[in-house]
Order: sequence, then structure tokens, then C-alpha cells
Amino acid sequence: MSDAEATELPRGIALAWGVAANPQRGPKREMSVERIVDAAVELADADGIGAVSMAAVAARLGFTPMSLYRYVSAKEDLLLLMQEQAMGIPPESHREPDGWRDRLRILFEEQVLLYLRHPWMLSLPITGSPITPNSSAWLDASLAVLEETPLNAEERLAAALAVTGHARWCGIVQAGYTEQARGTGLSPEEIAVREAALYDRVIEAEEFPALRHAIDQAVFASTADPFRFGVERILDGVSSYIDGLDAGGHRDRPQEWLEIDPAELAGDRRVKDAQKAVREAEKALRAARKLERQALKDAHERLARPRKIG
Amino acid sequence: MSDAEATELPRGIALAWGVAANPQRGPKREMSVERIVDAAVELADADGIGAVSMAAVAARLGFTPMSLYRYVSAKEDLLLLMQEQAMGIPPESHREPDGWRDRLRILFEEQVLLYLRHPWMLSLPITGSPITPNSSAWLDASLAVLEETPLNAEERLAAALAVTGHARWCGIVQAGYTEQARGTGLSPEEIAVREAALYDRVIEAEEFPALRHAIDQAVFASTADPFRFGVERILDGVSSYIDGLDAGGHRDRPQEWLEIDPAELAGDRRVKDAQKAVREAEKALRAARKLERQALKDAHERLARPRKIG
DNA sequence: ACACACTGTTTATGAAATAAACAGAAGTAG
DNA sequence: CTACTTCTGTTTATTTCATAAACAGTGTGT
Repeated sequence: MSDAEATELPRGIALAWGVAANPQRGPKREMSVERIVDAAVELADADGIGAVSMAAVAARLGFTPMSLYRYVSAKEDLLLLMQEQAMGIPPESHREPDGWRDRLRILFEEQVLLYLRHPWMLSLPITGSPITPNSSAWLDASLAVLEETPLNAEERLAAALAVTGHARWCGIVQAGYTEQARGTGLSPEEIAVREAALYDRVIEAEEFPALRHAIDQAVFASTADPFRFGVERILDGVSSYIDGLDAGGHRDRPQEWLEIDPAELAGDRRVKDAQKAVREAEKALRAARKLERQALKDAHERLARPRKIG
Repeated sequence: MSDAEATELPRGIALAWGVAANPQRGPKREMSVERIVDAAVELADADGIGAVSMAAVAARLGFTPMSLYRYVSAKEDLLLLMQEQAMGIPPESHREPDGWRDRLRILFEEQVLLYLRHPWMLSLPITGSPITPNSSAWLDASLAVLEETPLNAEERLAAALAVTGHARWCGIVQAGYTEQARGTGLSPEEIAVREAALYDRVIEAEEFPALRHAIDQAVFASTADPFRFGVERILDGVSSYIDGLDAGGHRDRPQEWLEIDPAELAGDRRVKDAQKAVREAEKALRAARKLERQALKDAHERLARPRKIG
């Protein structure tokens, strides 16, 4: 009983699996869940997730805001259905190449394209893994691709997760530019240029030497996609792990989740004050270091100058 | 002129760099930006980002909502400052081990811990890279660690980005559980168990064979952290790339960003309708496949049974 | 002294989600 | 065929936010 209750499908997820009660009596329906979700997705694609209010969706369909609640129990459910619909199922293209590596790369690229098409998906809260048909299909596709490898089930999931996460991360960063572009009316490229200029202005070699070095190498002006490099490294890593297994190497020992000390979570006043003190000390340290570097640099210059003049 | 204007610091970012005008006249200030941000972070840590309203922050400090606007120009700026403050600077621990690999792993773990401490950071919108002192410090640390490798500047950035992204992804997934736990009053472990049960109930072998297989291998009941496996693969990948360089191999050619056809973005009606038709066809295909598999399975059983009886 | 800059407060506005009560439509049972 | 029931979309009202605008009190520089 408590078991059945415990595993009962949450409202929104049930809707996503198409468990919809079709009523027999009463006036004919003028809308449908599908039309509502379509309208919402169109709004979000065009003007971002902020443009999706119950009122706006209803207006787009020519109805009053409250009417939507006959179809969608709450906005949260609508958002879930939007995700599900926008995600779709993985295209067949990933079956074309031979070998897990090329297939997984295609799945990566398709996911990135998904996020480029629907950047708003990335600003929705993630509530665990959404157990919906389409997300399941994507996960299934990744796992299926990896079934030709000697990885065990857990490793396959971890590898699939890593690639998915990287695609998402790529999407997040790009969506950031898209979003800013929408706000400012500039093109994403202009935003990137402006951002590079800001970095250039604000980052001093004394404080952030490695970052400054990167800026001087014009990495932020680069038009290359760092995420492409990233996936290749992930795929390399999986590949070399597989090579290790094939060569009779042992598996990685499963590792525990990272955890923070529960005492920290308890919100103890003394702990918090101590942490704050640490933060301030770190800040002071950083400032002192910066001054030290500056002083060293100046001293070097003073020592160097006479030689130059003489 | 337009150059100076173009690279002017956005309000919030200026605040983060500590460009604060201290007024000479008027009544003494009773609050400070710092106290406001502290209060907001405490609220968010305790009850999630949803608990952070201007009114709630003000109430926690014993003031009226509008008073905050004397210190923080808008909620958006407050959120930026919260991020900056919660992030802090990377701890010194990452300098202890020798070798980029162990150091980068520590930076990964520290970032994950950060997100465990402040899960709300992950539900804030990302607007490009926030060019603030503390985020710069983290990026600088990653880049500095990689300076001992033969990677070039762009590759270093890409590698740092990959690790950061993976930490973030790890945080996102864990924060999902934390968030759900807050909502339902259950422990994150119970949520995970419930989720595994849901998967088990809903995923059929006919529709998602690889996923079903994973479920049967109890991967969702596992207590191991798939992200630990993930970072190791990323580190492996970077490592083997470096080995390749050392062995005189050539670099990956820089690759372009993924893009979607602008025609798609234009929101053309015909294109959209066509896409919708594709979606529906895919759905039908999926259903047909499922039936096919089911039929095959049934047929097999029918063929197998007589032999059993006879 | 006194004007003015600055403080925190009060009041008001508009967007948003959604609860609750409603009037009318369309089946179904008598 | 009538009356009941169920279901539709609408209306109205409440609550929660961010934030604009006007305000009254408080120090400081001139």
C-alpha cells in the first residue's frame, strides 16, 4: 500500500507518458495539452523562458489564462511537458557510423544542437532525472551505443552521463550569450568581443598571472569551440580506459559520492562565523600577494633601469 | 568614446570588483552590501534560491524591502554578488600534490563541494562568464595548474572548462535531489530509491532495451558516484593527448562552433509544421517498433511453449 | 545656519500564479 | 423528453513579487 503510493507517478510525469483520462461527457474540448505545449514552446523559442506565462500562452491560443488549468495542473507540469516535447527522440543519424566513438560524438552534437534550438531548456530546474519517454530514449541511445564496449553497466552509465553533461555545459555557455544578446540587442559575437575586452581591462597579471597569460594569447578572441576539444578528450579517456580493460587492466574501483560535513549544513553560528573569517583572511592574503608581486616587479624595473641608462 | 562606453563595467560586476562610492554626507549607513549579501546567501543555503526575495532578505536584517535598493541596484546584482561571495577563492589545498592531474582533480572536487554547499548557485542563470574576482581566481587556478603541461593556451582553457563543467554537472544532478528532498521532506537517498523504483516500473525492455538492461543491473540502486568515473576519464583523455604531443603527435585542429540553420531560427511556419510532422512520425515509429518487438517476443514464446509441454 | 546629499520608510503599480465560484454545453439516466 | 451530472471556459479575487516615486528625518560641508 505505502509501496504503491510511494511509486505512484508524479502528475506531470504521468501526463508525459500519455496517461490522460479522456472524458465522455460535457462540452467538447477546444484545446488540447499538445496545442498548449506547442504554443508554450514557440513562445520560449522566440522570447526565452521568461516569456512563458500562463497568460501569454493562453493569449497565443486565444483563451483566458485560467482555462489552461483544465489541461495542465500547474505551470511546473507545463514546463516538464515543454522539455519533453522540445527534446524529442534522438535522431537516427547516430546509428550511421560504425564504432561507439563516432556514434557517441554524434549524440553529443545532436544534444548541443538541441540546446541551441531551445536554449530555455537549460534554465529550467533539474529535478533528478526526469523519467519521461523522450529523456529515456536519449539515455537509452547512449547506453546502447556503449553496449559494444567491454564497459560494465555502471561504467556505461557514467560515460553516457559525462558526454550528456558536456553537451549541456556547452549549451549553457552558448545560451548565456544568446540570452545576453536578446537582452542587449547585440549579436552573440559582439557580446563575446565585449566580454573579451572587459577581461582584458580588468585582469591584472599581478593578480591572475595564468589568466592574464591566456588573455594575452587571445584565447577569448578565438573563434574555435573549446567544447569540441573537450568531448574529444572525454572520448579519448573512455577509449584509453577500454584499451586498459582489453589489455587485462583492472577496473576503476567505484568511488563514493563527495559529501560535505553535516556540521556545516547545520548552520551553526560559530561555524559560519569561522568560515566568514577564513573568507576574509583569504581576501587579505590575495591582496597582500598582489602587492608583493607588484613590489617585486617595480623593484626589478628600478634595478634594470640604471643599466639601461648607463 | 564608443570604445570607452562599450567596455564600461556592468553595474553588478563593478560592485563585485569593489568599486563602491562611499558617500561623505547624510545619515550614517546602517547596512552594508556585505551584510545584505551575507543574509541573502544564508537564506538561499537554508531554503533554496526561491526563499531569496528582497522582502525576505530585508526582513532578516530587520529593515523594509525598499531599503535594500540603496545598496544593490536590482535583484540581479544581488544574485551576482551572492554567487561571487559563495564561490570564494579556490582553497590552497590544490597546490599540495605534485603534477597537474592530482591538482586538477582537487580543483574538481572543491568545485563540487562548493555546489553541495550552495546548490542554489546552479539555478542562477549564467550570463556568459561572470567576470568577477572570485570566478577569475578559480579559472586562473585551473589554468595555472595546466601551465606545466605542453598544452597551448587554447587547449588549457578547453581542458579547464571541461573539468569545471563536469563539476557543475555533478552539482546539478546532486542539487536536483537536494531540491526534491526539500520539497517532499524526504532524504535524498529515499528520493533516489523512489526514482529507481519509478524507472523500474515504467521502462519496458521492448521500448528501451539498453536502459532496461542497465536497470536490471541495478545501476540506479548503486551508491557509487558516476561523476568520479567521469573526471578520471576526462583526466585520462587530457593525459593521453599530452602523451601524444610529447611523442611528437600533432595537435587537434581547432574546430568551429556547432550552429543550427538560421532558417530554423527564423520561425518559418512551414519549417515548424514540417518539424512537427517529423516529431509525430518519430513517435509513431517508436510505437510501431515497440509493437514489433512485443510481437516477436510473443511469437517466440508461442513457439517455445509446445516444446516445453511435449 | 542652512542647503543638500543621503538615509530608511511608505505607498503605489504591475506582473504573475492560482484558488474559488460561475454560467453554459453536452451527454446520460429516468 | 426532461432532469441530473459532468465537464467546459470565464470571471473574480487573493497572494507574492520586484520596483517606481514620493517622503520625512539626519548629518556634513559651506
